[in-house]
Amino acid sequence: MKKYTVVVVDDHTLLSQAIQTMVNTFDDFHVLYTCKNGKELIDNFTEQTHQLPNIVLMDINMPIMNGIETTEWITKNYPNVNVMALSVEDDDTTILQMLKVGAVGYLLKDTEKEVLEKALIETAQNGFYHTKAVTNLLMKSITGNIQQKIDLKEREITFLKLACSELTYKEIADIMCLSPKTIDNYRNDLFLKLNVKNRVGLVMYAIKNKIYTP
Amino acid sequence: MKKYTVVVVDDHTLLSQAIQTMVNTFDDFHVLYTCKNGKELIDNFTEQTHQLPNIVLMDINMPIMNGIETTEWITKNYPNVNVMALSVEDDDTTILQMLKVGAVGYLLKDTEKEVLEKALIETAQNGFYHTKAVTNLLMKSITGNIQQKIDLKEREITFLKLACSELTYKEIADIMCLSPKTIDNYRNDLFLKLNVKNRVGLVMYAIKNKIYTP
DNA sequence: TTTTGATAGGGGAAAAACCCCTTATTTTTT
DNA sequence: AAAAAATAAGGGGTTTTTCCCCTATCAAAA
Repeated sequence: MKKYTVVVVDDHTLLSQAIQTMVNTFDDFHVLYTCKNGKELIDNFTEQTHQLPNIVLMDINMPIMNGIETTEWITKNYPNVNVMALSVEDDDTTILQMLKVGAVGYLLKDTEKEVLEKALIETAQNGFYHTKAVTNLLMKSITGNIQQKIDLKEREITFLKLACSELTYKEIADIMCLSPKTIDNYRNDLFLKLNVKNRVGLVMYAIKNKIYTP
Repeated sequence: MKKYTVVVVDDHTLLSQAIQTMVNTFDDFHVLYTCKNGKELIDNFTEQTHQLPNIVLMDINMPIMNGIETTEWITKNYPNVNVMALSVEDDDTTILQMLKVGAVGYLLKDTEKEVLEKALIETAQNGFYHTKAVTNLLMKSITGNIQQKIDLKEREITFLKLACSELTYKEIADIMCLSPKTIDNYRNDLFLKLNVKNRVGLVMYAIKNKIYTP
């Protein structure tokens, strides 16, 4: 019987190795190699140093190139490779983002070993595997009561990051080479867009949406 | 040859199971069981449902009862059980806290499989294992150039949490049943103590030190 | 070609935040 | 029992933030 091939991408070596060991105990699967981040995976794919896997088990929070960007790249360039997200992140927008860029499933890191095996089998056979939680989320998203990601412009993001410091707006204006009055506009626009009332609100938004990492 | 026994404590089932699988591949070790949090481990210990392990591999961030509290309890009640911390947390104060309550080692989750095995062997034989990074940290801590945990009073913590909201200081004063002028004092005292310049600084301190979780 | 819209900036004012210095009162230490 | 420290609060400032309303420019759209 043919074995399906798997690649594990996670910045925590011990975890990727542990998952590798575990996946190798499954009958029909074996892990080709592991990567520490998205860039490493892409390098492996493009330079064809290894054979292409059937399935990629992908963490989301990674340095250098995160799971979402990497998944987007894979589904664009190697549509035959199935990406299964595997993360501690359980907030709705992250999961939806991941599915949007082409992940064929989303497992939380507190799933059981048996569920992982089942997910791998299903993905190998049907091309996808969705837990009940993810299916519910998809249902919610079509009924539309999920607040979609507000798209911020590049400069707004720059401003937001600087607002998470102890700089005054005047100092931020200097750094961004803008008049303090323009910064006023950025601030007020964001207050409306993000539905916050003051600078602490901006900071909290930036952190919750991973624009700024403390 | 006698096998050493291990218990894995981690709230992410998949990870604890994966580490269990990995540890079971090591010659002289086998995992007795896994726990999802500190409370579960303590229940297992006190009710003697299982045999006591030689080593506990302990995550730090867990719901219900975290790694630090749990380690403190173990070293107090079962000093023969060696607790090895295993976490993604890499900030100095957390590591020192963990060592202070009696952990015999601290591994980051991005260590190699071989290092974990070596750490387990050393711990089984010598009762401790410290990586170079941890040893350096201990050196730094005795030379004293490590900023020790500032101890905040109960009300200061309350204030700090409220400062992480969009409330004005006047509103915070009302909630805390204090005059706005007293809140001025709290604010200014904290500015000095925490070495920050404004409210955003307070917010960042609160988040970095897990006083407020976004 | 006018119209919209995105971007950058100005004036002025009120509110909030920030700063320093002083005064009671209570609690803790010596 | 006296001194010191901690707690709560006021007076009177300056600076920063927040808010509203208004103008100029440039580029894309109708």
